[in-house]
Amino acid sequence: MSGGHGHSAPPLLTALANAGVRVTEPRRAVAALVTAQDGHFTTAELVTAARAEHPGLGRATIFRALDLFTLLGLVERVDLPDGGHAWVACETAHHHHAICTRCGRSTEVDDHGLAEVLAEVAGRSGFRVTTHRLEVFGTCASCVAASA
Amino acid sequence: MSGGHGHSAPPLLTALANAGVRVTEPRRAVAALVTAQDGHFTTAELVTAARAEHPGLGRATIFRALDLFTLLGLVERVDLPDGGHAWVACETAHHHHAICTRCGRSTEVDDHGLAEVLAEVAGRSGFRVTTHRLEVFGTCASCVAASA
DNA sequence: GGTCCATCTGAGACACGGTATCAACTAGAC
DNA sequence: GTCTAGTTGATACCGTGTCTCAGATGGACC
Repeated sequence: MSGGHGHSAPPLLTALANAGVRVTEPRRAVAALVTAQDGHFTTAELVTAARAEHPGLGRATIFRALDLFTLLGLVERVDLPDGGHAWVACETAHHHHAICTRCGRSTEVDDHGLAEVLAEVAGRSGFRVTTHRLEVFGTCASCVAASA
Repeated sequence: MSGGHGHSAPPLLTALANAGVRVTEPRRAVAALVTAQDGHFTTAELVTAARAEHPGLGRATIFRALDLFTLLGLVERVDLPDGGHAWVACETAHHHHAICTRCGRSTEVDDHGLAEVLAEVAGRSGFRVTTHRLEVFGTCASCVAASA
C-alpha cells in the first residue's frame, strides 16, 4: 500500500494540516497504521506493523507521531488492567473507553451520569476535581453474542 | 527505626501472617516503608527510601513485596495521568482513589452512583462490564483550604 | 535448643518501553 | 529553484520491572 494516492485523505491527515504541522511521509505512514488498527493497539504492535509495512520508519518517529496525535486529540492513551499502555483512535473531546478484552475493540462511553458521581464526591469530601479517567473492561455486545 | 519491637505490628504484617506467607525481615522493612508513606508513592520513591533506611534491601525484593501486597489487597496500583504508576495503601475491597495532585494524598471514593453509570452503559450498548477503573485527580479539601 | 527444607532473598544480568542527541533530509514558503 | 525551520532515523541512553540462581533464613518439627 504505497502507490495509490487517489483515495481521500483520512481525517488524521486533515487534522495535521489544520494544526499547522508538516504533513510528512513518515507521519502519513503512522496515520495509515493507526487508521488500519481495529480497536486499541499497543506501541509495540504499531512498531511491529511499521517494520512490515514501512521498513524505513524509525521507532522514535512512531513515538513522536503518537505524541503529536495525542496532543491533537486524535488518539488517546488508555491504561490496560495489567499496567501496560495502549492507544485508541478517537475524535470527540472528552469521553471514556469501554474496551473489549476479547476482540480488543473499544467503544466510546460518554460522561452521562458520571459527572453527577464526581459532583457528589466533591460535595461530600470537599475534593476539587480537576481531571478524571474512567476505563471500563469487559466483553462487547458482538463478542457476547458470538459466545452465547 | 530498627530497634524497638515493642510496638504493635502494623495491619500489613498481620495480613501477611494470616495469608500463610513468611513474615521475613525484608518484608517487614517494605511494610514499614509503605506504612510510612503519606499518600501515594511510586516504586522509585520506595526504592530510594529503602536505600536510606534499609541499605541491605534489594530492589527486586521491593518489587516482589509490592506484588505480594497487591495480591493480598493491601496496596493498590494507580495509574498517574502522565502514564506512570504509583501505589496507595488501602484495605477495603473495591473502591477508587481521588488523588490530590498537590499533596499526593489519596482519598478513597466509594462506588456510590458509578454502578448505575456502568449499568446504563451496559444497557445501552450491550457491553458486559467485567471490571473498571476510575481515577480522579484534583485538589483535596485541605489543599483547597490552604490555598484559599 | 537444634536440625532441616521449602521459601525467600540479593546481586546482577536482562528485556522492554520510552527519551535525548545529532547530523542529514525535506516540506513548503518565497 | 532556493532556502530554512521543522522533521527524521540511527543510535545511545535511561528508568522500570523481570528473571535467574546461589546462598540465607523462617519456622516447623523434633
